[in-house]
Amino acid sequence: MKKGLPPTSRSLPIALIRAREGVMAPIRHMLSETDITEQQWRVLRVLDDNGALDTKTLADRSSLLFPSLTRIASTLRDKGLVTQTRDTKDRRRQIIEITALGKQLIDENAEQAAQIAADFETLLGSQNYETLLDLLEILDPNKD
Amino acid sequence: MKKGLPPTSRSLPIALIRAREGVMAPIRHMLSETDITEQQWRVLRVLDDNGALDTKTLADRSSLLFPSLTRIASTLRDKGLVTQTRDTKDRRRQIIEITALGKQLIDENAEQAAQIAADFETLLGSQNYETLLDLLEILDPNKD
DNA sequence: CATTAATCCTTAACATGTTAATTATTATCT
DNA sequence: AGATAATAATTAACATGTTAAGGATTAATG
Repeated sequence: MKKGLPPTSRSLPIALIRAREGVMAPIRHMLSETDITEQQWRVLRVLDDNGALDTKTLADRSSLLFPSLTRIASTLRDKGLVTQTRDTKDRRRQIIEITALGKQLIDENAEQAAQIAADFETLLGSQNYETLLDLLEILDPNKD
Repeated sequence: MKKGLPPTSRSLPIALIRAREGVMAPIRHMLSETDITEQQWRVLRVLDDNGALDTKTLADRSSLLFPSLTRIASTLRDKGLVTQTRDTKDRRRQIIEITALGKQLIDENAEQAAQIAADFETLLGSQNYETLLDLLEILDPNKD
């Protein structure tokens, strides 16, 4: 008998991965019609919500590590969906902003994305949906 | 006003990612003492739980895609932690089994892993912990 | 029995995750 | 001011995620 390890079927990390698979499946299906990935979509969403952001804040709110964000930002810039500008007062810093083209891409998919989110709320029930978000937030290491 | 998209702070996919970050942090810390990654640990855990498995079942229970498993299995084989054998009746199939060395690695870390899991149960409370696993399972596309 | 279809697995190609090292710029300290 | 430390971002290196294509083996079909 092993030393108290839960069976993998009741393992929290594995349960989180599997749930994420289920949640992302329809979103990936939606994005397959576009030219961007799931992470690129997330960055655009955050920029659309918050306006221009410095890289650190953007990485934080997008839940991306810096190296990933560096690559994703340059990809999005090449696609004309964001702009990158240097902070004039501190030239180490960079400001990233969504373009009109980027906003257009969000708008074209916002309705379907909202529907997908609504479907999951229906699947779980509103009460459970809120409970789930609350419990997940407890596990979030970066909650402010 | 956008068309009903939730703020990213209440987005289910993002909440799942962030929760996973929080859960994996101590596990990654534990594994940094070893020579294996988080996914390699997961595969060994599943093999230790279930004994020898065919690749399809292993991929399923480890929540890994086939191409990832192909690479991970060969890495683990090179490290002497698993063996790969062809099914004699159907030579397309492959059976993967954990070695004594692999079991030893699990045993050396089982106590700490169990402690990490227990800590999260304490953090959430037993009731919430079970609720969370139940809710996550609803989102799992591969539940049997 | 030959052809086709289906299955299992691998490989390829590219994007991202992750940790560590590196560069560029700014702040600090003597 | 000059050396040093701290910060922001990039690059490097390797593992994994993801989709598509390819190879080997077996099953199904005419």
